Amino acid sequence: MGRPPCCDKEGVKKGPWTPEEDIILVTYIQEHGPGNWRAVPTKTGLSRCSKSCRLRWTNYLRPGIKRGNFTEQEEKMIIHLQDLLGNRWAAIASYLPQRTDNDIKNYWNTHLKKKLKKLQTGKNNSEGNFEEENFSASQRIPRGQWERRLQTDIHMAKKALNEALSVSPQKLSSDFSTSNLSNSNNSISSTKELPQSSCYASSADNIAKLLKGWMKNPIKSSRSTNSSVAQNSFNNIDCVSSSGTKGESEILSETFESLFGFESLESLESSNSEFSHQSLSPDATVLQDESKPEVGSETMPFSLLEKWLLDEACCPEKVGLGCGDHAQVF
DNA sequence: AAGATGTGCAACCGCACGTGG
DNA sequence: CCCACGTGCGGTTGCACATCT
Repeated sequence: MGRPPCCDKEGVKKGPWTPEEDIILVTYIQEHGPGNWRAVPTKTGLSRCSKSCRLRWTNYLRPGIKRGNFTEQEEKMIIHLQDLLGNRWAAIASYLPQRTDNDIKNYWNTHLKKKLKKLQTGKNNSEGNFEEENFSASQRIPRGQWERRLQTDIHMAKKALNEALSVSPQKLSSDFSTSNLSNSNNSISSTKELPQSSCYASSADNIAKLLKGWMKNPIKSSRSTNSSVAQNSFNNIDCVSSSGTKGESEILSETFESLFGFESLESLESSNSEFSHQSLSPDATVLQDESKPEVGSETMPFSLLEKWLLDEACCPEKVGLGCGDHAQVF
C-alpha cells in the first residue's frame, strides 16, 4: 500500500537545478505566489516534481534568506535551540528567519556538531556528551510526549525571555550598544569564503538581475565572488540597524515582535497551545518579506538573544532552563 | 601529478500532518 | 468518519570541490 509518489517518477528531472529552471520557477511564483506546488510543474512546464519545486524555492530562491557566513550569534542560537528543541530544524529556523531549516541542519551537521564535540571533549569527559544526550533524548521520546515537552520548552523559553526582557535598563542599554556594535561587523569573521560553484554562479547572478525588480528593497551589494550565487542577491537586503534614537521600550517591543511575531508577552502567553513557529515559518512570511522587509530584525534580536543565551550558558538556574530540565518535566 | 580521502551542501526520500470533499 | 491530496519536516544521499598522501 502506502501513498503514491507525489509525482510520476518517469519524466521527472532530478539533480541540481539549472539557472533556466530557476528563472522559470521564480517567474511563476512571482506571478502566482508560492503555494499550490502541485500545479507548478504542469503550469511552468518544468520537469520537476512539486516537492522539488517547493524545496528549491524555500531553500534557495526565496527572497530574504541568508546563506553561509553564520555569525557567532547565530551559532549560539542554533546550539542553544538545538539543545532546547532537539533536531526540530524548522522550529529552530523560525527563530532565525533568514535561515532555512536545511541550511541550519547542514550547518549543524557539518560544523557545530564537530565544534561542540571538540569543546566537550576538551572540557570535561565526566559529565557525558551533552550532544549525545540530546540526540537520545529527542529520539527516544515519542511524538506525543515530544509535543508536550515542546510546549514546556516554549513555556520555559518564554520565562527566560521574560527575564531577559526585564533586566535592568542600564544593563540592557549597555548590552544593546555593545552587542550592536559587535554585531555589525562580525558576520563574516569566522567563516571562510565558500567555494565557488563556477558556471552556475554567473548564471544565477543573471537570475538575480532578472528578478531585481521583484524586490522592493534595493539590492545593496552583490558579492559576486561569493558562492551563494543568486540567492545572495535576495539576501543582500541587508539589515540596516533601526535602533537609532528609539526608546528602549520601543526597541524591546519591536525586538520581541520581530523576533517572535507577537505583539506582547501576553499574546505569546495566550497562544501557548500553538507552537509559534507555525505562524513564523519562513514560508508564511515570504510575502510579507516582499512587502515589508523586516529591516533591523537581525541585529536587535541577536543582541537580546545573545544576552539570553550567554546568561543562561553561565547560570542556567537563573533562568530556570537547565539543559536537562525539559526532560525531567514529564 | 595523481589518486585517495574528507568536507560541505543541494537535493531527494519517505513519513506525518492538516484539510477539504 | 474516511479518504485523497497537498504540504511540511527530518534524515539521508550523492556529487563537487578541497585537502592530504
